[in-house]
Amino acid sequence: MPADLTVTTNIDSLKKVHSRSKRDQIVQAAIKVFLENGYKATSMNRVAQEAGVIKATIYSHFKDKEQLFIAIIEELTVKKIDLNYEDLDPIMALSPDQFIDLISSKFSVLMNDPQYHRLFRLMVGESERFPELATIYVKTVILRGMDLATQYFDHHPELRIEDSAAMAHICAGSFVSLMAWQQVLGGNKLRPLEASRVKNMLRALICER
Amino acid sequence: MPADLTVTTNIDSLKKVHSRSKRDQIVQAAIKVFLENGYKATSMNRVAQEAGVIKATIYSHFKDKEQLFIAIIEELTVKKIDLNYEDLDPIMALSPDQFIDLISSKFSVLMNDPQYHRLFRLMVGESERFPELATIYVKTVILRGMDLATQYFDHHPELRIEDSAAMAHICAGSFVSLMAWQQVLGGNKLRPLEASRVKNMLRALICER
DNA sequence: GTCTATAATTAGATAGAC
DNA sequence: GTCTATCTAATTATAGAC
Repeated sequence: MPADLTVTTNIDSLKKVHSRSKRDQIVQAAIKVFLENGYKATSMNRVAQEAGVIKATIYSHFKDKEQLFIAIIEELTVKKIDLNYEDLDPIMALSPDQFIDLISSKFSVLMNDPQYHRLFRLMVGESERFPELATIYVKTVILRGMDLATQYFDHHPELRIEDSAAMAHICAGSFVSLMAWQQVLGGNKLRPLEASRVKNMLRALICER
Repeated sequence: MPADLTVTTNIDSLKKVHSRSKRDQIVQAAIKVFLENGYKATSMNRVAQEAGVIKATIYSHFKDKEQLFIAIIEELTVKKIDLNYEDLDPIMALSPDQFIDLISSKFSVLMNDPQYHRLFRLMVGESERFPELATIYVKTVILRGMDLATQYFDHHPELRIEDSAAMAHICAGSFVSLMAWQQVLGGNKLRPLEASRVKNMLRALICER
């Protein structure tokens, strides 16, 4: 094995590392480990191993474990899930049928995304230890979706919805709680309930009045 | 200080302890500490301190931390929350208005019980580490409530509910998810939504068709 | 069953060389 | 910024006296 080639490679990788990516490596590894194990059960050693760096490197990027955790939660909410509806008009123009289909399909994605189930476990599980993070989640994810649905019902007086915000909550809450007890808590193995049945029931409640 | 008196007292307390209560002391202390801190962040030292016993005593009653955790979850679900509706007839005889009031009042208790919020955090947060416990929770708590509501809608064809189970889920899920994002995640500080608004909206959806 | 004492491991975090 | 090596504190769990 040629020794100088090995040395060159090592120098190369060391140089490249400085460019930018080490921090991203750490964040991506931390996302994986925190989502799998929760806050307390995640060790900095495990994150370092997963990121392919040494533990001290993490501490040169993040003050402590708590700051690293805050960083990955913001990455997962503000930067990723954050729902930005710039163009509201096409959504407001949907028929009630189409609108129910839209939010149903949005939630179907979450229903089938194990990583989102883990984020849900993490947010709920750590909401007492990190109330500020729960607040970020409520603002960037929950209220955005709620606002959209509320506006839709406001724009459709022909549906005779007495309380748009309450109706928005019932729609969103029905899907979220379905994901919670079916996927997160494993109820689908005991008594499966299809999202389509919830969708059709909601449609009937809203449209057939 | 009279030495023999002290000895007598020690013997007394030792004898009394055998009677029964030490295990209960441990379980009650463990419930408090686990609910406050979650599984991983709970130390056996802390439980022992809270129970007023020494750590080794816990290990003489429970094989390890995991078995203690399983014991307290069963205490909190099977033995406590377990909903036993022996007499279904009076419930089935309720008017839709009264029935909505009933389940709304049931959930209002949970909405205002911080200990239940902590149990919710714990169940969801640890549902990947302890899927069997999540299953117990689904069986003893969720499915019981769901079955009751499903039966009610089955007994009331005049409501023209096409899918009783889906409707039961929408009712229960609306209240549970309300508790989740308002109380557990702290959304009530950002945008309060009263349970009564959800109740009234549900009533309108069910009754005014 | 209960306590004292301790073993064995692992955690978060840092000092210092480069 | 990165790595080697290490410190300190806390953890789960147990052995042995009573």
